Amino acid sequence: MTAAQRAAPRRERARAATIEEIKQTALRLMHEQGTLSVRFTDIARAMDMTPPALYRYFADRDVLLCALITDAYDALGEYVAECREGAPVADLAERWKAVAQAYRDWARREPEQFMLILGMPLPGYAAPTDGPTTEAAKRAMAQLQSLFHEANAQGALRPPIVAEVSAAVEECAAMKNAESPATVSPAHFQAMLHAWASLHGFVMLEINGHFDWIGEAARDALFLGQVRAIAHAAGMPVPDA
Amino acid sequence: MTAAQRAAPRRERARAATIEEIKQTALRLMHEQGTLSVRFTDIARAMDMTPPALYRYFADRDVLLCALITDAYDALGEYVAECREGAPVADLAERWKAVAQAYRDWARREPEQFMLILGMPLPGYAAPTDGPTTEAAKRAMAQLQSLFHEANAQGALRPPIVAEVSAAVEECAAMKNAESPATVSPAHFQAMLHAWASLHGFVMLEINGHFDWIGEAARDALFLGQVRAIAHAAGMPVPDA
DNA sequence: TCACTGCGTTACGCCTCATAACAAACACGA
DNA sequence: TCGTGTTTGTTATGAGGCGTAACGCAGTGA
Repeated sequence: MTAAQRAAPRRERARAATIEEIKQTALRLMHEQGTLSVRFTDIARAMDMTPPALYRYFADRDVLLCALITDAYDALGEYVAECREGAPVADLAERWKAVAQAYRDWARREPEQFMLILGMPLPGYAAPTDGPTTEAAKRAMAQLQSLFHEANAQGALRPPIVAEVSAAVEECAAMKNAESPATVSPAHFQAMLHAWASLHGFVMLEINGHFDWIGEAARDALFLGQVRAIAHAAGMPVPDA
Repeated sequence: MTAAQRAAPRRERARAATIEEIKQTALRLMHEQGTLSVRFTDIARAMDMTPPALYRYFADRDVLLCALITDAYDALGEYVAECREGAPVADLAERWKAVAQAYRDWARREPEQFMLILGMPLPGYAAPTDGPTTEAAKRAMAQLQSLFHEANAQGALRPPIVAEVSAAVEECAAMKNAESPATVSPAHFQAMLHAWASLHGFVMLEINGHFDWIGEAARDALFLGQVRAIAHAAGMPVPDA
């Protein structure tokens, strides 16, 4: 054991704090500039440092982005889970609504982070097998999956509107069920993916400005309608209008 | 009238050809590199030219991107319209399926162009009022809207699953109906937006790699299921499984 | 033949990413 | 208290992209 290794405690804390400050600054700049391409130079300037200093903490920009992605999907997952728990266990319609609204609200509050994890994959990225990118998908889905599992356990799950399931999807559902305790029927697995896609599409269109012509109030109403339509189609209890 | 103005014909054709070649090269490079950030230098190299030469045709990279965006939404709109016309007028279920599949297929074939128009807005862009970005939304929607209009004219339109329409959405629908000959009821206007969002979400998740774990065959089946579920929810005739 | 216009080139300045070499601050043991 | 090695920050430097400026060259029409 070297002296350095034993020396650690204070320095490690300082280092962790700096790393955190860098990430926060990067997020702030992304937010302010409304873009995902943050300049190392700008981050350094904002922190009263020189650009090369940042390389002590992140090997290059991609590593920093990777860290931001990891953080972002954790944050999204946590927020959605938190909001889901905020609604009573018995009221599944409310739980679904809470999940959907959490997804939307988080995306609207942190559009850059949302795009970071669910937008276009970065050029040199996504190399690590089962990297954070696919993890993001899994976590987002896990939230939904447990919702369907709960509903089924409570006997509140109707069959989805589209009940036919192809062999390929069935196989896929089996694979997915094998790696999670919250098992669901193939038909509801399919419905779950439909639900996620529909929810995601609304949020994507909205945060990317394609619903800007719709006006705030109408958009909110439209979203609630979408949430209800999804619940209908998926066989979940439908939230009130 | 100057000499140059009269001289035009041949030179103008050459110029147009070069502009076209630049755009095609840019698209090809984007496609090859899987990214939206094309380097002027690379385009020039691929065309056996020097970078500054491109500035004779595009003031800067943003102008080029702007042109690409305009082209892309035209291409998407045309392809979707073409596929819609490919299905018989009477068979509205097939028409809807054709539109949805065209949207998906085009996005899969040209993911970069798709992200260009429907992905994250570019930093310095979207300035021109009613610029191509919002135009893209309008055109995509126009395709759907005429579909609903046709269905209604044929008496094949059921009420959507979610029939309640807020005053705000109703107002929005009225506004939209005023600027298009293909009028639809407020409830179906709402359903149409839900349909678009759902379709869009699936496509976005897919082309951004979040469905990579699903396997080709299952993804196709899943998509068909989604298309059917959307038709169900929107009150449109439902395609066969 | 001769101006004129448009196109493409080279030369340049500025900025960013990233590395290298160096200096200061620090922790710890003797 | 001092010396050693580590960590962290700096300045200096190189590679490469964007965009401008100034120049050469070809085609056009009088």
